[in-house]
Amino acid sequence: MGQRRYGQYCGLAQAADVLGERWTLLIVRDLLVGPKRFTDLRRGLGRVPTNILSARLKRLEAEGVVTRRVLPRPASSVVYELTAYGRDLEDAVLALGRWGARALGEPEPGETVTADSMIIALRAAFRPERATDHTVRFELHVADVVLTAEVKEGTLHLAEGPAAHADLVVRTGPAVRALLSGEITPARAVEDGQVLLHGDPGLLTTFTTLFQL
Amino acid sequence: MGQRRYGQYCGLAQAADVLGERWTLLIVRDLLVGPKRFTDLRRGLGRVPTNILSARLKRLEAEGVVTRRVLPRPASSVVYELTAYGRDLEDAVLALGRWGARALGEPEPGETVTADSMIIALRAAFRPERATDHTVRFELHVADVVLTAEVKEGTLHLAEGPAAHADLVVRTGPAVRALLSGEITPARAVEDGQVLLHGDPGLLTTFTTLFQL
DNA sequence: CTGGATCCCTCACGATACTG
DNA sequence: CAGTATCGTGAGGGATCCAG
Repeated sequence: MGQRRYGQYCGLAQAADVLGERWTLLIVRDLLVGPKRFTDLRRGLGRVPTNILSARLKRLEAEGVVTRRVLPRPASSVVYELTAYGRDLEDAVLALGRWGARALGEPEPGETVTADSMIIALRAAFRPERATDHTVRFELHVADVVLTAEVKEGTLHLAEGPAAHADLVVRTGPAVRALLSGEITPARAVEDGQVLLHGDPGLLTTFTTLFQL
Repeated sequence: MGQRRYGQYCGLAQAADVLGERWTLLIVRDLLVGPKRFTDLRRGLGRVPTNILSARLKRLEAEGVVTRRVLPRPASSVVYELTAYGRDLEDAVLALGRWGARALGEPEPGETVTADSMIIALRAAFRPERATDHTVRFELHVADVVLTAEVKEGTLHLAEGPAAHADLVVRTGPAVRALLSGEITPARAVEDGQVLLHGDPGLLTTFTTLFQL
Protein backbone atom coordinates (compact mmCIF):
# COMPACT_ATOMS: atom_id res chain seq x y z
CA MET A 1 0.00 0.00 0.00
CA GLY A 2 2.76 2.41 0.88
CA GLN A 3 4.37 1.25 -2.31
CA ARG A 4 1.48 2.66 -4.33
CA ARG A 5 2.05 6.21 -3.19
CA TYR A 6 3.22 8.71 -5.75
CA GLY A 7 6.43 9.52 -3.95
CA GLN A 8 6.24 13.25 -4.53
CA TYR A 9 6.31 15.93 -1.87
CA CYS A 10 3.35 17.77 -3.39
CA GLY A 11 -0.08 18.73 -2.12
CA LEU A 12 -1.86 17.42 -5.16
CA ALA A 13 -0.03 14.12 -5.04
CA GLN A 14 -0.98 13.82 -1.37
CA ALA A 15 -4.62 14.53 -2.18
CA ALA A 16 -4.54 12.01 -5.00
CA ASP A 17 -3.02 9.45 -2.65
CA VAL A 18 -5.80 9.86 -0.13
CA LEU A 19 -8.73 10.40 -2.47
CA GLY A 20 -7.60 8.74 -5.67
CA GLU A 21 -8.81 5.23 -5.01
CA ARG A 22 -12.02 4.21 -6.67
CA TRP A 23 -15.23 5.24 -4.84
CA THR A 24 -13.45 7.44 -2.32
CA LEU A 25 -14.50 10.75 -3.83
CA LEU A 26 -18.13 9.69 -3.95
CA ILE A 27 -18.01 8.61 -0.32
CA VAL A 28 -16.73 12.06 0.59
CA ARG A 29 -19.48 13.63 -1.53
CA ASP A 30 -22.20 11.85 0.41
CA LEU A 31 -20.59 12.55 3.76
CA LEU A 32 -20.38 16.25 2.92
CA VAL A 33 -24.17 16.22 3.00
CA GLY A 34 -24.19 14.77 6.50
CA PRO A 35 -23.20 11.81 8.66
CA LYS A 36 -24.19 8.46 7.24
CA ARG A 37 -24.49 4.87 8.25
CA PHE A 38 -22.72 2.12 6.36
CA THR A 39 -25.90 1.01 4.67
CA ASP A 40 -26.89 4.54 3.71
CA LEU A 41 -23.53 5.01 2.02
CA ARG A 42 -23.98 1.72 0.28
CA ARG A 43 -27.31 2.78 -1.14
CA GLY A 44 -26.03 6.14 -2.26
CA LEU A 45 -23.13 4.71 -4.20
CA GLY A 46 -24.94 2.35 -6.46
CA ARG A 47 -23.12 -0.92 -6.36
CA VAL A 48 -20.10 -0.60 -4.13
CA PRO A 49 -18.90 -3.96 -2.94
CA THR A 50 -19.15 -3.94 0.83
CA ASN A 51 -15.55 -4.95 1.29
CA ILE A 52 -14.43 -1.99 -0.80
CA LEU A 53 -16.64 0.43 1.10
CA SER A 54 -15.25 -0.98 4.31
CA ALA A 55 -11.67 -0.62 3.14
CA ARG A 56 -12.21 2.96 1.96
CA LEU A 57 -13.77 4.02 5.23
CA LYS A 58 -10.86 2.51 7.14
CA ARG A 59 -8.39 4.34 4.95
CA LEU A 60 -10.22 7.65 5.29
CA GLU A 61 -10.35 7.17 9.04
CA ALA A 62 -6.62 6.44 9.14
CA GLU A 63 -5.95 9.58 7.11
CA GLY A 64 -8.00 11.72 9.47
CA VAL A 65 -10.73 12.54 6.98
CA VAL A 66 -13.53 10.53 8.56
CA THR A 67 -14.44 9.49 12.08
CA ARG A 68 -16.38 6.41 13.00
CA ARG A 69 -18.80 7.02 15.82
CA VAL A 70 -21.10 4.64 17.68
CA LEU A 71 -24.34 6.37 18.52
CA PRO A 72 -25.43 6.32 22.17
CA ARG A 73 -27.99 3.80 23.21
CA PRO A 74 -30.59 2.77 22.42
CA ALA A 75 -29.67 3.34 18.76
CA SER A 76 -26.20 1.85 19.15
CA SER A 77 -25.65 2.11 15.45
CA VAL A 78 -22.51 3.27 13.68
CA VAL A 79 -22.23 6.51 11.77
CA TYR A 80 -19.40 7.89 9.69
CA GLU A 81 -18.86 11.60 9.52
CA LEU A 82 -16.24 13.94 8.19
CA THR A 83 -13.69 15.49 10.50
CA ALA A 84 -12.98 19.21 10.25
CA TYR A 85 -10.18 18.27 7.89
CA GLY A 86 -12.61 16.27 5.80
CA ARG A 87 -15.11 19.10 5.67
CA ASP A 88 -12.38 21.31 4.26
CA LEU A 89 -12.70 19.26 1.10
CA GLU A 90 -15.94 21.01 0.26
CA ASP A 91 -14.36 23.68 -1.92
CA ALA A 92 -12.38 21.18 -3.94
CA VAL A 93 -15.27 18.75 -4.31
CA LEU A 94 -17.66 21.45 -5.45
CA ALA A 95 -15.10 22.74 -7.95
CA LEU A 96 -14.63 19.23 -9.34
CA GLY A 97 -18.37 18.75 -9.51
CA ARG A 98 -18.84 21.98 -11.42
CA TRP A 99 -16.20 20.91 -13.90
CA GLY A 100 -17.68 17.48 -14.37
CA ALA A 101 -21.21 18.79 -14.73
CA ARG A 102 -20.19 20.61 -17.89
CA ALA A 103 -19.46 17.29 -19.57
CA LEU A 104 -22.79 15.72 -18.68
CA GLY A 105 -25.01 15.39 -21.70
CA GLU A 106 -28.14 13.35 -21.71
CA PRO A 107 -28.11 10.65 -19.05
CA GLU A 108 -27.26 7.23 -20.36
CA PRO A 109 -29.71 4.43 -19.72
CA GLY A 110 -29.21 3.06 -16.26
CA GLU A 111 -27.68 6.21 -14.82
CA THR A 112 -29.21 7.17 -11.53
CA VAL A 113 -29.68 10.36 -9.56
CA THR A 114 -29.39 10.35 -5.79
CA ALA A 115 -30.57 12.90 -3.27
CA ASP A 116 -27.04 13.48 -2.02
CA SER A 117 -25.61 14.06 -5.48
CA MET A 118 -28.36 16.58 -6.22
CA ILE A 119 -27.74 18.36 -2.95
CA ILE A 120 -24.06 18.66 -3.75
CA ALA A 121 -24.84 19.82 -7.28
CA LEU A 122 -27.11 22.55 -5.94
CA ARG A 123 -24.50 23.63 -3.42
CA ALA A 124 -22.00 23.84 -6.26
CA ALA A 125 -24.41 25.91 -8.34
CA PHE A 126 -25.49 28.24 -5.55
CA ARG A 127 -24.52 31.89 -5.98
CA PRO A 128 -24.54 33.43 -2.52
CA GLU A 129 -23.78 36.90 -3.88
CA ARG A 130 -27.13 36.88 -5.68
CA ALA A 131 -29.05 35.58 -2.68
CA THR A 132 -28.71 38.43 -0.24
CA ASP A 133 -32.16 39.86 -0.83
CA HIS A 134 -34.08 36.70 -1.55
CA THR A 135 -36.11 34.55 0.80
CA VAL A 136 -37.76 31.67 -0.93
CA ARG A 137 -38.46 27.97 -0.53
CA PHE A 138 -38.44 25.48 -3.38
CA GLU A 139 -39.49 21.88 -3.52
CA LEU A 140 -37.55 20.16 -6.25
CA HIS A 141 -38.40 16.84 -7.88
CA VAL A 142 -35.69 15.40 -10.09
CA ALA A 143 -36.54 11.95 -11.38
CA ASP A 144 -37.71 10.25 -8.17
CA VAL A 145 -35.64 12.40 -5.82
CA VAL A 146 -37.44 15.02 -3.75
CA LEU A 147 -35.66 17.79 -1.93
CA THR A 148 -36.19 21.13 -0.29
CA ALA A 149 -34.10 24.19 -1.07
CA GLU A 150 -34.60 27.20 1.09
CA VAL A 151 -32.77 30.49 0.79
CA LYS A 152 -33.08 32.71 3.81
CA GLU A 153 -31.00 35.75 4.68
CA GLY A 154 -28.52 34.92 2.00
CA THR A 155 -27.80 31.41 3.19
CA LEU A 156 -28.84 28.13 1.63
CA HIS A 157 -30.49 25.22 3.39
CA LEU A 158 -30.83 21.97 1.51
CA ALA A 159 -32.48 18.79 2.70
CA GLU A 160 -33.91 15.63 1.30
CA GLY A 161 -37.69 15.34 1.33
CA PRO A 162 -40.68 17.52 0.56
CA ALA A 163 -41.02 21.12 1.69
CA ALA A 164 -43.67 22.48 3.98
CA HIS A 165 -45.31 25.48 2.29
CA ALA A 166 -43.04 25.66 -0.71
CA ASP A 167 -43.29 28.87 -2.73
CA LEU A 168 -42.68 26.85 -5.87
CA VAL A 169 -42.74 23.15 -6.62
CA VAL A 170 -40.53 22.20 -9.57
CA ARG A 171 -40.90 18.80 -11.20
CA THR A 172 -38.25 17.95 -13.72
CA GLY A 173 -35.78 15.34 -14.90
CA PRO A 174 -32.39 15.50 -16.57
CA ALA A 175 -33.39 18.90 -17.95
CA VAL A 176 -32.38 20.35 -14.60
CA ARG A 177 -28.80 20.34 -15.80
CA ALA A 178 -29.56 22.35 -18.94
CA LEU A 179 -31.55 24.71 -16.78
CA LEU A 180 -28.72 25.22 -14.29
CA SER A 181 -26.12 25.66 -17.00
CA GLY A 182 -28.22 28.20 -18.85
CA GLU A 183 -28.51 26.09 -21.99
CA ILE A 184 -32.25 26.58 -21.96
CA THR A 185 -34.28 29.43 -20.52
CA PRO A 186 -36.84 28.85 -17.78
CA ALA A 187 -39.61 29.93 -20.16
CA ARG A 188 -38.50 27.48 -22.78
CA ALA A 189 -38.20 24.62 -20.31
CA VAL A 190 -41.77 25.15 -19.13
CA GLU A 191 -43.01 25.57 -22.68
CA ASP A 192 -41.40 22.28 -23.73
CA GLY A 193 -42.94 20.53 -20.80
CA GLN A 194 -39.49 19.62 -19.48
CA VAL A 195 -40.35 21.36 -16.24
CA LEU A 196 -43.70 21.28 -14.47
CA LEU A 197 -44.49 23.97 -11.93
CA HIS A 198 -46.88 24.40 -9.05
CA GLY A 199 -46.83 27.91 -7.62
CA ASP A 200 -45.73 31.26 -8.99
CA PRO A 201 -44.04 30.48 -12.36
CA GLY A 202 -41.99 33.67 -12.12
CA LEU A 203 -40.06 32.10 -9.25
CA LEU A 204 -38.42 29.71 -11.68
CA THR A 205 -36.35 32.63 -12.91
CA THR A 206 -35.43 33.32 -9.30
CA PHE A 207 -34.33 29.71 -9.09
CA THR A 208 -32.04 29.94 -12.12
CA THR A 209 -30.66 33.20 -10.78
CA LEU A 210 -29.79 31.68 -7.43
CA PHE A 211 -28.47 28.43 -8.86
CA GLN A 212 -26.26 28.53 -11.90
CA LEU A 213 -23.32 26.48 -13.03
CA MET B 1 -14.00 0.16 -19.49
CA GLY B 2 -17.52 1.50 -19.83
CA GLN B 3 -18.37 -1.03 -17.17
CA ARG B 4 -16.14 0.79 -14.69
CA ARG B 5 -18.10 4.00 -14.79
CA TYR B 6 -19.99 4.99 -11.68
CA GLY B 7 -23.37 5.02 -13.36
CA GLN B 8 -24.56 8.21 -11.69
CA TYR B 9 -25.79 11.30 -13.45
CA CYS B 10 -23.65 13.60 -11.30
CA GLY B 11 -20.92 16.10 -12.04
CA LEU B 12 -18.60 14.74 -9.41
CA ALA B 13 -19.06 11.17 -10.60
CA GLN B 14 -18.29 12.35 -14.13
CA ALA B 15 -15.13 14.11 -12.94
CA ALA B 16 -14.10 11.04 -10.99
CA ASP B 17 -14.68 8.90 -14.06
CA VAL B 18 -12.41 11.04 -16.20
CA LEU B 19 -9.75 11.94 -13.63
CA GLY B 20 -9.98 9.13 -11.13
CA GLU B 21 -7.61 6.66 -12.71
CA ARG B 22 -4.16 6.48 -11.26
CA TRP B 23 -1.67 9.13 -12.49
CA THR B 24 -4.29 11.16 -14.37
CA LEU B 25 -4.47 14.01 -11.89
CA LEU B 26 -0.70 14.40 -11.86
CA ILE B 27 -0.63 14.47 -15.66
CA VAL B 28 -3.15 17.29 -15.59
CA ARG B 29 -1.08 19.07 -12.96
CA ASP B 30 2.00 19.10 -15.15
CA LEU B 31 0.04 20.10 -18.25
CA LEU B 32 -1.49 23.02 -16.37
CA VAL B 33 2.02 24.45 -16.22
CA GLY B 34 2.41 24.19 -19.97
CA PRO B 35 2.48 21.84 -22.97
CA LYS B 36 4.74 18.86 -22.53
CA ARG B 37 6.28 16.10 -24.53
CA PHE B 38 5.78 12.47 -23.66
CA THR B 39 9.23 12.19 -22.17
CA ASP B 40 8.89 15.38 -20.15
CA LEU B 41 5.71 14.04 -18.61
CA ARG B 42 7.45 10.79 -17.88
CA ARG B 43 10.21 12.55 -16.01
CA GLY B 44 7.83 14.71 -14.04
CA LEU B 45 5.79 11.80 -12.79
CA GLY B 46 8.50 9.74 -11.23
CA ARG B 47 8.00 6.20 -12.36
CA VAL B 48 4.96 6.01 -14.60
CA PRO B 49 5.03 2.96 -16.79
CA THR B 50 5.03 4.16 -20.37
CA ASN B 51 2.01 2.08 -21.28
CA ILE B 52 0.03 3.70 -18.50
CA LEU B 53 1.08 7.19 -19.50
CA SER B 54 0.14 6.40 -23.05
CA ALA B 55 -3.25 5.02 -22.06
CA ARG B 56 -4.02 8.03 -19.85
CA LEU B 57 -3.15 10.50 -22.56
CA LYS B 58 -5.39 8.65 -25.02
CA ARG B 59 -8.23 8.67 -22.54
CA LEU B 60 -7.79 12.37 -21.77
CA GLU B 61 -7.71 13.10 -25.48
CA ALA B 62 -10.90 11.11 -26.01
CA GLU B 63 -12.58 13.01 -23.20
CA GLY B 64 -11.61 16.35 -24.70
CA VAL B 65 -9.24 17.35 -21.91
CA VAL B 66 -5.97 17.10 -23.84
CA THR B 67 -4.94 17.56 -27.45
CA ARG B 68 -2.03 15.85 -29.11
CA ARG B 69 -0.17 18.11 -31.49
CA VAL B 70 2.74 17.42 -33.80
CA LEU B 71 5.06 20.39 -33.89
CA PRO B 72 5.93 21.78 -37.34
CA ARG B 73 9.18 20.77 -38.85
CA PRO B 74 12.02 20.59 -38.28
CA ALA B 75 11.14 19.73 -34.67
CA SER B 76 8.45 17.24 -35.66
CA SER B 77 8.04 16.22 -32.08
CA VAL B 78 4.78 15.57 -30.29
CA VAL B 79 3.40 17.77 -27.55
CA TYR B 80 0.40 17.29 -25.34
CA GLU B 81 -1.51 20.30 -24.14
CA LEU B 82 -4.73 20.99 -22.33
CA THR B 83 -7.81 22.09 -24.23
CA ALA B 84 -9.85 25.01 -22.96
CA TYR B 85 -11.97 22.45 -21.14
CA GLY B 86 -8.86 20.98 -19.58
CA ARG B 87 -7.59 24.38 -18.48
CA ASP B 88 -10.87 24.87 -16.66
CA LEU B 89 -9.62 22.25 -14.23
CA GLU B 90 -7.23 24.75 -12.72
CA ASP B 91 -9.58 25.88 -9.95
CA ALA B 92 -10.36 22.35 -8.88
CA VAL B 93 -6.75 21.19 -9.06
CA LEU B 94 -5.49 24.13 -7.04
CA ALA B 95 -8.19 23.56 -4.43
CA LEU B 96 -7.23 19.89 -4.15
CA GLY B 97 -3.58 20.84 -3.93
CA ARG B 98 -4.25 23.29 -1.11
CA TRP B 99 -6.15 20.63 0.78
CA GLY B 100 -3.45 18.03 0.30
CA ALA B 101 -0.67 20.41 1.24
CA ARG B 102 -2.08 20.71 4.73
CA ALA B 103 -1.42 17.02 5.31
CA LEU B 104 2.20 17.15 4.22
CA GLY B 105 4.54 16.84 7.15
CA GLU B 106 8.19 16.21 6.73
CA PRO B 107 9.04 14.61 3.40
CA GLU B 108 9.62 10.90 3.61
CA PRO B 109 12.90 9.53 2.33
CA GLY B 110 12.74 9.15 -1.41
CA GLU B 111 10.06 11.76 -1.94
CA THR B 112 10.93 14.16 -4.71
CA VAL B 113 10.05 17.72 -5.63
CA THR B 114 9.57 18.69 -9.24
CA ALA B 115 9.55 22.11 -10.83
CA ASP B 116 5.98 21.66 -12.07
CA SER B 117 4.64 20.62 -8.69
CA MET B 118 6.27 23.65 -7.07
CA ILE B 119 4.84 25.95 -9.72
CA ILE B 120 1.35 24.58 -9.10
CA ALA B 121 1.84 24.86 -5.35
CA LEU B 122 2.84 28.51 -5.68
CA ARG B 123 -0.13 29.21 -7.93
CA ALA B 124 -2.34 27.63 -5.31
CA ALA B 125 -0.79 29.75 -2.58
CA PHE B 126 -0.83 33.02 -4.50
CA ARG B 127 -3.10 35.75 -3.07
CA PRO B 128 -3.88 38.11 -5.94
CA GLU B 129 -5.81 40.46 -3.67
CA ARG B 130 -2.61 41.18 -1.76
CA ALA B 131 -0.52 41.64 -4.87
CA THR B 132 -2.03 44.74 -6.40
CA ASP B 133 0.63 47.13 -5.19
CA HIS B 134 3.64 44.87 -5.32
CA THR B 135 6.19 44.43 -8.08
CA VAL B 136 8.91 42.02 -7.17
CA ARG B 137 10.93 39.16 -8.58
CA PHE B 138 12.02 36.14 -6.59
CA GLU B 139 14.37 33.33 -7.43
CA LEU B 140 13.38 30.30 -5.44
CA HIS B 141 15.52 27.23 -4.80
CA VAL B 142 13.68 24.28 -3.29
CA ALA B 143 15.86 21.22 -3.01
CA ASP B 144 17.40 21.08 -6.49
CA VAL B 145 14.54 22.88 -8.23
CA VAL B 146 15.10 26.48 -9.33
CA LEU B 147 12.31 28.75 -10.38
CA THR B 148 11.42 32.36 -10.93
CA ALA B 149 8.37 34.01 -9.42
CA GLU B 150 7.57 37.49 -10.59
CA VAL B 151 4.64 39.59 -9.44
CA LYS B 152 3.92 42.56 -11.67
CA GLU B 153 0.80 44.70 -11.76
CA GLY B 154 -1.01 42.23 -9.58
CA THR B 155 -0.41 39.22 -11.78
CA LEU B 156 1.87 36.28 -11.18
CA HIS B 157 4.42 34.87 -13.60
CA LEU B 158 6.07 31.59 -12.74
CA ALA B 159 8.72 29.77 -14.70
CA GLU B 160 11.34 27.14 -14.19
CA GLY B 161 14.91 28.32 -14.08
CA PRO B 162 16.89 31.14 -12.51
CA ALA B 163 15.76 34.75 -12.54
CA ALA B 164 17.57 37.64 -14.15
CA HIS B 165 18.04 40.40 -11.56
CA ALA B 166 16.03 38.82 -8.78
CA ASP B 167 15.17 41.13 -5.91
CA LEU B 168 15.54 38.22 -3.55
CA VAL B 169 17.06 34.77 -3.90
CA VAL B 170 15.54 32.24 -1.51
CA ARG B 171 17.27 28.93 -0.90
CA THR B 172 15.31 26.44 1.09
CA GLY B 173 14.07 22.87 1.30
CA PRO B 174 10.99 21.23 2.75
CA ALA B 175 10.70 24.19 5.11
CA VAL B 176 9.04 26.07 2.26
CA ARG B 177 5.80 24.34 3.19
CA ALA B 178 5.91 25.48 6.80
CA LEU B 179 6.73 28.95 5.56
CA LEU B 180 3.77 29.05 3.15
CA SER B 181 1.37 27.66 5.72
CA GLY B 182 2.44 30.16 8.35
CA GLU B 183 3.69 27.49 10.75
CA ILE B 184 6.96 29.35 11.09
CA THR B 185 7.65 33.02 10.67
CA PRO B 186 10.07 34.30 8.05
CA ALA B 187 12.34 35.61 10.80
CA ARG B 188 12.41 32.26 12.51
CA ALA B 189 13.09 30.37 9.31
CA VAL B 190 16.10 32.53 8.56
CA GLU B 191 17.28 32.33 12.14
CA ASP B 192 17.12 28.54 12.10
CA GLY B 193 19.04 28.40 8.87
CA GLN B 194 16.14 26.69 7.15
CA VAL B 195 16.08 29.49 4.61
CA LEU B 196 19.09 31.20 3.10
CA LEU B 197 18.66 34.62 1.49
CA HIS B 198 20.55 36.72 -0.98
CA GLY B 199 19.09 40.21 -1.31
CA ASP B 200 16.88 42.34 0.92
CA PRO B 201 15.80 40.04 3.79
CA GLY B 202 12.69 42.12 4.35
CA LEU B 203 11.34 40.85 1.05
CA LEU B 204 10.87 37.41 2.57
CA THR B 205 7.92 38.83 4.47
CA THR B 206 6.59 40.15 1.17
CA PHE B 207 6.95 36.63 -0.16
CA THR B 208 4.94 35.07 2.65
CA THR B 209 2.34 37.80 2.25
CA LEU B 210 1.91 37.12 -1.45
CA PHE B 211 2.03 33.35 -1.10
CA GLN B 212 0.11 31.71 1.69
CA LEU B 213 -1.73 28.46 2.00
C1' DC C 1 17.13 9.97 -29.10
C1' DT C 2 11.74 10.33 -28.72
C1' DG C 3 7.35 8.05 -28.52
C1' DG C 4 5.55 4.65 -27.77
C1' DA C 5 3.94 -0.94 -28.10
C1' DT C 6 4.31 -5.66 -25.96
C1' DC C 7 4.83 -9.04 -22.47
C1' DC C 8 4.40 -10.94 -17.95
C1' DC C 9 3.44 -10.78 -13.20
C1' DT C 10 1.10 -9.04 -9.22
C1' DC C 11 -2.29 -7.06 -6.58
C1' DA C 12 -6.37 -4.24 -6.16
C1' DC C 13 -10.92 -4.41 -7.41
C1' DG C 14 -15.52 -6.55 -8.06
C1' DA C 15 -19.05 -10.20 -7.20
C1' DT C 16 -20.92 -13.19 -4.12
C1' DA C 17 -21.59 -15.60 0.06
C1' DC C 18 -21.64 -15.55 4.78
C1' DT C 19 -21.52 -13.97 9.96
C1' DG C 20 -21.96 -11.39 14.71
C1' DC D 1 -27.38 -3.61 10.20
C1' DA D 2 -22.56 -3.70 9.65
C1' DG D 3 -19.54 -5.61 8.11
C1' DT D 4 -15.79 -10.14 7.01
C1' DA D 5 -14.28 -14.11 3.92
C1' DT D 6 -13.34 -15.98 -0.43
C1' DC D 7 -12.08 -16.02 -5.06
C1' DG D 8 -11.81 -14.74 -10.11
C1' DT D 9 -10.57 -10.95 -13.18
C1' DG D 10 -8.43 -7.10 -15.05
C1' DA D 11 -5.83 -2.89 -14.32
C1' DG D 12 -1.35 -1.30 -12.83
C1' DG D 13 3.83 -2.08 -12.35
C1' DG D 14 8.19 -3.17 -14.47
C1' DA D 15 11.15 -4.62 -18.09
C1' DT D 16 12.04 -4.97 -22.73
C1' DC D 17 11.62 -4.09 -27.56
C1' DC D 18 10.72 -1.36 -31.78
C1' DA D 19 9.64 2.34 -35.31
C1' DG D 20 10.52 7.10 -36.94
